[in-house]
Formats: sequence, structure tokens, C-alpha cells
Amino acid sequence: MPKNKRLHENDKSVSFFDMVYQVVALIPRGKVTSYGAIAKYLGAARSSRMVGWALNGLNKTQHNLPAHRVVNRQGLLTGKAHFRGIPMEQLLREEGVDIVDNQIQNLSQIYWDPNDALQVD
DNA sequence: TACTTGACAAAAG
DNA sequence: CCTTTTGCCAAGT
Repeated sequence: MPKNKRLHENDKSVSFFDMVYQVVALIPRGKVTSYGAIAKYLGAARSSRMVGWALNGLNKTQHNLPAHRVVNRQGLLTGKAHFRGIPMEQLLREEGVDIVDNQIQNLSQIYWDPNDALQVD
């Protein structure tokens, strides 16, 4: 049996992308997480690139996902350039995140790990 | 159909 | 400590 791979549009299997969207939607306000943490939660710890790729697709169409709460492992706002409209740095600051030079200062304090928050057995 | 690129991360040298 | 390589999966060329 194939994995979660969309073979066809009719296939009801959930793709990696879709799962990324679900996790991102669960990120609490004022918190952030990393691409790797999401990937790990999805069972693909080394697919962090795909997480970013998935979010990239959000720029095409409208979405209500807090993509600005997803940063890299260092707490660096790498995807900043891909944001349209309001910069993610500003969005995060409005949520109380302390950022200096695209770098989250209190990362360890506001870090939200889906593996912990969603309490994986 | 094959090769390259991409919002990253961990391991190796 | 810094640089290079590898892995992951999808989409564009």
C-alpha cells in the first residue's frame, strides 16, 4: 500500500502538504515553530524543505494560516522575503515576539513544538 | 522524461 | 568553528 502520496486528484489520500497546513493552523498566537519540528511531527524529520515548499504554495492563493509563525531552527525569519503585504517580522512583533535583525531573541520562550503541544504518545 | 530548484536541517570533514 | 554534502518530496523548466 502506497504512502501518503497523491496519485490522482480523485485520490483521497492526504498529501504531505495538507498535513503541513493542518499543523501550521494549530500554532498558537505569539508562538513560533520550526520547519524541522513540523516535518518531524509528520514523521519525516528530514523533509523540512518540503514544509517551506508547502508554505510557498500558500502565496498563490488566499489562506488563513499563520505562516509567519514558522521560522527556521535558529529562529531566523528566512521566509520573510516571500511574504506579501505585511512583513512577518511585524506580524510577530504584534504578537509580542522580540525580534532583532530578523532573529527571534526569546526563541526558547515562545517556541512551540507540535510534538509536545499535540502530545504525541 | 530528465535535470534543477527550493521558506531547512543534520551529519560529516 | 566553519564549510560541504546529503536527504527529503514536489513543482517548474
